[in-house]
Order: sequence, then C-alpha cells, then structure tokens
Amino acid sequence: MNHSLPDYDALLALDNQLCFALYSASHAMTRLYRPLLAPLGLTYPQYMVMLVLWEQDGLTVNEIGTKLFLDSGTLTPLLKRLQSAQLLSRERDTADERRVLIRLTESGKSLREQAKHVPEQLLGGVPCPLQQQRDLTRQIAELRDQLQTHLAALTHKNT
Amino acid sequence: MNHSLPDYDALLALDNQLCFALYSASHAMTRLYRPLLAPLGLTYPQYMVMLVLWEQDGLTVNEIGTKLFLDSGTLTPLLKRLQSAQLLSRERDTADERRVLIRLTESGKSLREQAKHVPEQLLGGVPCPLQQQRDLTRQIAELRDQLQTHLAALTHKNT
DNA sequence: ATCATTTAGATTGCACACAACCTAATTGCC
DNA sequence: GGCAATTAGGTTGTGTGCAATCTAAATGAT
Repeated sequence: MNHSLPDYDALLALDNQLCFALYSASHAMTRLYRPLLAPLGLTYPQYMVMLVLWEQDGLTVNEIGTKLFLDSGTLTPLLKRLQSAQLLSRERDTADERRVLIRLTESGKSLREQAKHVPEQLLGGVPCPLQQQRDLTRQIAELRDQLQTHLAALTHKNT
Repeated sequence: MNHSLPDYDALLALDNQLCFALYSASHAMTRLYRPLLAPLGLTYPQYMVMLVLWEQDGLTVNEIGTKLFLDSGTLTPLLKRLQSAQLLSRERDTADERRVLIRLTESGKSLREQAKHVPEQLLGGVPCPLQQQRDLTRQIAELRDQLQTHLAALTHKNT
C-alpha cells in the first residue's frame, strides 16, 4: 500500500458518489413535491420563487436570482408563466428602467395559505428526525457555498 | 410555548431549506463539473451514464435508468446523443426484441482515461475532508432512499 | 393456442437550466 | 457633457427531466 500517492480511481468514485447523491436526492425530493404542488398549479422552481416573494415582496429579477442561484435565462420565462397564472406582476422600475420589479398579486399572496399545508404532507412518511434534518441541511448548504466560492474563483481567473 | 402542536410555519421553512439545499448544492456541483467535462464533450448526466457503463458494459436502457433514477423519456435522447458522438452503440437484444442493449465503442472505453483526471481537478479547491465527504454522501443517499420508498408507497396506493 | 396483461422503449409536450449573445439603461471617468 | 464600461433583463439554442401516451414484444392464465 502506497500512502503518498492518491488513488485516483477511489477519488473518482467517492466524488462521483457525493455529486450523484446530491443529484439523485434533489430529484427525489422534487418528485415528492410534485403531487403536493400540482393542486396549487406550481412546479418546484415556481414554488421556490413564491417562497422568496412571500418572505419579501417587490424584488427585482436579479435579487430573486441571487437568492435562488438562478440567472435571467431561467427566471424570465418562469416569471412570465407565474404572471400568466395571475400570481405576480412584472413592471419596470421607474427609478431605474433596467430593472423589473416582481410583485405578488392578491391571488399570489393568498396562495400562501394553501402552501402552508405542503410540508406537513411531505413529512408525513419520511422518518427523519428534525434535528438530523437541520444538521444535514446546514452541511449541504455549507458545501454548496464552498462550491460556489470555488467556481467564482475559477471564473474570475478567466476574466 | 405549546409543545403539543407542531409549528407549521417552522416546519415549512425547515423543510424547504433541506430541499432547497439539495437543489442548490446539486446545481452548484453540476456547474463545477461543466468546465471539466466540456473538454471530454460530455454533460454531467452523460458523464453519469458513461460512469455506469465503464463499471458494467452491455446494460439495457432500463438497467441504466434504475441505477440513475431516470426513465426512458430522459435516457433515450441522451443515449442517442452519446451514440452520435460515437461513444456507444444501441442495438435490440436478439433474445428479447423489447430490449435495447447499450455497449461502449472503443472510443467510449478509451474516454475513461481522460475522465480519470476529472475528480482531482474538481477537488483541487474544495476544502472538504474525505471522511466528511464520505459521511455526507452516505447521509444524503439514505435520505434519497427514504424519499424514494415514500414516493413508491404513494404511487402504489393510487394504482 | 388464444387473448388480456405486462414490459421495454420511443415519442410528444411542457418546464426548467444555462451558455452565448443582444439591447437598453446607467454609471464612471475625464 | 461625452463616451467607454458596466449592469439588468430578454432571447436563442441545446440538453435535460418527466408525465402521458404509443407500439411492439413477451408473458400468463385459462
């Protein structure tokens, strides 16, 4: 056994497992949300946007994007669909015409009441203690922030 | 403080955080892989398929889908793209004409050598100890399996 | 043997993600 | 004030994900 040289095959496997675990768990979670969100007429990414707006209304597209790690190429069409569904309005900021302000409609605000019952339904079958969920959430978010930082450093280098 | 009634708002937030942590971490990981996989001409989902085939060649579409938690609607076009890239072949199983056997080409097999160097590059900037990665991977995979089981129970109920 | 059922894969339609690019508005520097 | 650089959002094109549906092939119960 050689301790000074890394085992590239093992590193490959281990790392793939972490990325794949995230990938597959994320999709499994989305699949579980789907039937709960369908009655509200929302997809999971749309639900994320609504959560952000329920917490703070009147944000710009960029501000929503920063919170959700998404760019305008993803958000613009998604927000248009939410607008078609009468859940929010999109208006240019008169103070800075580059910005588009996203505001909930009354219908969008009132949807929060129905959404409140989503997590009880979701949890009713996943035997995972709250504290363990909290720890896991924190660890995954920390990892994400490390990856985010690393990627930012890489892209900045090539500028 | 009432200990007998759950705080639905807190549950909502906590649970959203876990799902969102998975969602955002998964995408952050994919974004980090992208520039490393681009030289190989692969996207991350395509890379996953190649990893499966490097481990075991000659699988059916369904077998690949089971390992990756993906269905034919996702895999069929993806596999066709990998076929166009000359990395694999798709042939009906003569023993059971319903099945399509996926086999690596020589080009597909030899790509493994280049792929070997991907994880070193990925890790070279993420200050996360190996043991911690292992633990995290296991926990996330366990969660995924719980979600998977829960979803299977739900869908079976409606059949 | 026959026919309903099941299984494997493909197809269609919709909704993300994101790179690359575009336009318009604002800011900064002189 | 004038003009380059930056910023905000939108558009286009490619590649997933997945539900719903389709066809063909295999299975199985009688």
